[in-house]
Amino acid sequence: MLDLFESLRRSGLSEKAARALANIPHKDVRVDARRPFREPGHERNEVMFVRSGLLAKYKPDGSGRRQIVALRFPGEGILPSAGLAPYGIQAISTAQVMVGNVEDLDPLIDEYPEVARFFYDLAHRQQEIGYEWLVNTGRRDSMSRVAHLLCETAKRMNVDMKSEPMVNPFTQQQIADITGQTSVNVNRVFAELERQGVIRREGRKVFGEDLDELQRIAGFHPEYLSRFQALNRAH
Amino acid sequence: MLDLFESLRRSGLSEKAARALANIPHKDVRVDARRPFREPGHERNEVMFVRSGLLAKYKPDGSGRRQIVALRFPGEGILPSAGLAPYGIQAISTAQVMVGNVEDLDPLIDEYPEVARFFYDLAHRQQEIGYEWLVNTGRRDSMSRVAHLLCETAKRMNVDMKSEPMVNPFTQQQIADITGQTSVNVNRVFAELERQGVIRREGRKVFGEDLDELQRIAGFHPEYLSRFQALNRAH
DNA sequence: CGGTTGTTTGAACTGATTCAATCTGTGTGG
DNA sequence: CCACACAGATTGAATCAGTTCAAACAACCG
Repeated sequence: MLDLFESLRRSGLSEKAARALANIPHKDVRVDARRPFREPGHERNEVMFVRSGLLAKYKPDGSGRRQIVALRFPGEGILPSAGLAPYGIQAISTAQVMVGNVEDLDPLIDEYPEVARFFYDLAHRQQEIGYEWLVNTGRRDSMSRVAHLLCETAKRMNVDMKSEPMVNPFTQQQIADITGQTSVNVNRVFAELERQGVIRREGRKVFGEDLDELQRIAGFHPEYLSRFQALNRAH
Repeated sequence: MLDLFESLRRSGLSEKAARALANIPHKDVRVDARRPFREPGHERNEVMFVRSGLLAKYKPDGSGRRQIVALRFPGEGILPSAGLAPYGIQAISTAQVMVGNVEDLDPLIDEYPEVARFFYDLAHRQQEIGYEWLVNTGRRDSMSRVAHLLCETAKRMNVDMKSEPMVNPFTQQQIADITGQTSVNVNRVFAELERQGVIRREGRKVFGEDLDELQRIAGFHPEYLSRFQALNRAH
């Protein structure tokens, strides 16, 4: 389980601010996998930080299908804002989430203005990831999309696939919902990546047999993830 | 040409803060259409506000193609952040842009904390648009994507297509770069929309002949644009 | 064991791409 | 005013990547 205080410290907050934010009045909520947590249209009056597991923001497309538009790994947060959120939130894998309230956050920001800056930077980091996802869904073919998601996920989970396999947290349907495909095709892409000797699978474990090739297929350039790299290593 | 002070006032800043921000030391830069303005990898140490015309953020996909990941209409800005931007900036149509510097912005924020909040809200608005674009490229078919871009563009330009045609600011290639298609197909989609009597074209002018149908095809639900609606009406 | 969720495979189909050619509108210089 | 250049729009034909539908298979769990 992630130590939020440690995580905040590592991403640059001062000790006092980090402690204040980590100790803000909050609930520790368990969100079961595939269980809806917040519906589209919910009030954005909460601060959330993921302590373990994996959260996804999703939007329905009107005709029954859905698109996952963002992920939150341990150490990452969902920040408050005005009005209603057009997206829903659910867990990819069972998650422990710290949930605080804007009313408690605002005075904290008044006391520690650096927290405002911290949130602003977090928003920008998430924005960069969103841009990369747009390139993924808009311009890359099926293989590249899946490969890219694997590369990004390994990085954001701080798994070094050179030395250890990555436990893939997604079902193929979820990968389809992220990369804008069908689960059938995701399955075929996985089979093809394995056939080419780029990855090897054992259940949910994914071994990077040829990481350079995986990144080449993906067109993966991790610069867009550069900030806050130390963010999310659980202890 | 947009009055930045007026625009900032309308989006909720106090008179003093709006005036300070509008009068920050800056250059007024003219960016010609299709001329690159900032290359991928540029320093993100500038505040920009579009006063007229249209800017685009784009990312190359590694294999020669590119994806436009965000647009900035008059009244909208490109905000500073740490490090290098993985995206480039260029004009869709010739733009007048106010360009200020972070060094001048930081003391201003210290004096007017509401500006920090304002920037944070702007970032969230842009994030919502990015999410909707992900649904567009990830889940909607070719017709819906183009229809959705038309609906969003009309709204963000404050054009009421019920009463007046919208001057389409994009080339078909640019629409392709936004919606993740080829220009050939965008052309066919336009022809089909026109054949169905949903729109009518005269040069760059687009008439909404059946707006309800256009929005239905698009799956367009403008809630994600709700904040700052008065932002970008030039005077 | 039965139920549920997720993965895998096949066959037919289709929406969009690719490549190439042609057409149109606009601006420029002579 | 015309000739030319150039960017963008349009059209056709062939191809293909990914979808759809359907069924079977595997893994997990109370």
